[in-house]
Amino acid sequence: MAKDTKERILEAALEMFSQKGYAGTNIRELTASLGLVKSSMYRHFKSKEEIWNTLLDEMIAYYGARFGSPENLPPIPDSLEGLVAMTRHMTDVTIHDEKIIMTRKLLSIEQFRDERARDLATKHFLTGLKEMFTHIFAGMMDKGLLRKDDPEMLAFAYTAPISALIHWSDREPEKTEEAMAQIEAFSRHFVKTYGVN
Amino acid sequence: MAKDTKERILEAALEMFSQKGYAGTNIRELTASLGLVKSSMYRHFKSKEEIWNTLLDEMIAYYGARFGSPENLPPIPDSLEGLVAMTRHMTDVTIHDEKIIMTRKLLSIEQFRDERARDLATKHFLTGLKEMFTHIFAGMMDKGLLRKDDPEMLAFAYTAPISALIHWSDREPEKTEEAMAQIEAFSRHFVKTYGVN
DNA sequence: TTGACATGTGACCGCTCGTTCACTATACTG
DNA sequence: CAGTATAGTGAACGAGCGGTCACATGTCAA
Repeated sequence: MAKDTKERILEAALEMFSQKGYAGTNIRELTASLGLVKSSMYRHFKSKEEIWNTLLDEMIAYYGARFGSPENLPPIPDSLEGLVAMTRHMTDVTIHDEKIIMTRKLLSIEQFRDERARDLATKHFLTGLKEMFTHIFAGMMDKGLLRKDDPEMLAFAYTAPISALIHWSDREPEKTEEAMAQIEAFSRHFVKTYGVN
Repeated sequence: MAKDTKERILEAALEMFSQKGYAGTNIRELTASLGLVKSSMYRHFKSKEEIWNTLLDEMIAYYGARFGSPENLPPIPDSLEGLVAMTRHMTDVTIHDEKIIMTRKLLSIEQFRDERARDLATKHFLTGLKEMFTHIFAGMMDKGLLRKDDPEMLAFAYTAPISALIHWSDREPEKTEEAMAQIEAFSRHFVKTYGVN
């Protein structure tokens, strides 16, 4: 019946770990949510910890493919409104995608216990977006769309507040639309401050 | 022998909870770190959960006294350099104080499991500093030190990046001084952007 | 048809968890 | 000095944990 039980276990684990943490999750409940008994899990993973490690491997790979490779850097916007629109689109994806939300929650919970989670959290929450927007802002300065300034500093000043609002939305999902609106407002304020005309 | 065992239990609990989370902490290890056996804990708290609730009560009270009351709002700086200096001082305290560090970690870990932790996390990580600096920036605009703008938006744009760097320092304590330097650089960039002369 | 392999099951294992309790030692109080 | 409250102890508890294993079932190739 189960098409790919191993994959379903990983999905359920991501969900439970991101809610209760690794220590707060137990195998019985996890497998029961898939209509299995706990011993069945051991056909696919040799331990609870192996689930955790596999999950982290996948997250690292996914993150590397999505944000790490230079070939899928977003295009440099042609206008200030283009920057706002791109920001809106990226935010819309990352703030609503259940898997990405659960990944952020899991990293928040486990960042102080697991070294790989800690490293990934820093990339996810701090340096990843900053590097991407450093490239974007440098390009926009070249095009004369943004005032000449330190692109890395601007990228940090731009992405950190957006990340803070995304974290707020993770914590209080009923405020997601409000968070989106605040990100839009912040984005417009930013282009008003640093944009050229 | 023990001067105030109840207080020592709370301190040890804050330390362990902020490292391993509530579910990952066990009473035996906690009490052993104080030279007690586990049953002794039950002289002071009726359950593990009561420790957690007491800890949260204290955190809420501490936070309310420190950031909530209007009487101990910081004075409005008299110069742009004064804002940088005040920021440096506040950061220095909050980034090095072990108890405050552990509080932030604990809120990061438990924000998705406990409703009160969630609410406190939002105040701690997002709205608290923003409200304080909204007041400060409004005052500085009145004094003609900052360009006229939406003080709340500026406060958010100022405090969110600083918070992000403090979180980074929590995660990677060996980078604390680097985080301090980056906060200083960001602060100076901010006053260069929004300051009047 | 048979044998090999993958998948799922239920009973069971040893261990650790939070919690209880009778008991002891100590310190304060009338 | 006797009496009482307070703090700490070690043994024991029931429950739940992660993990193992002999066994049942289904699939598919030889």
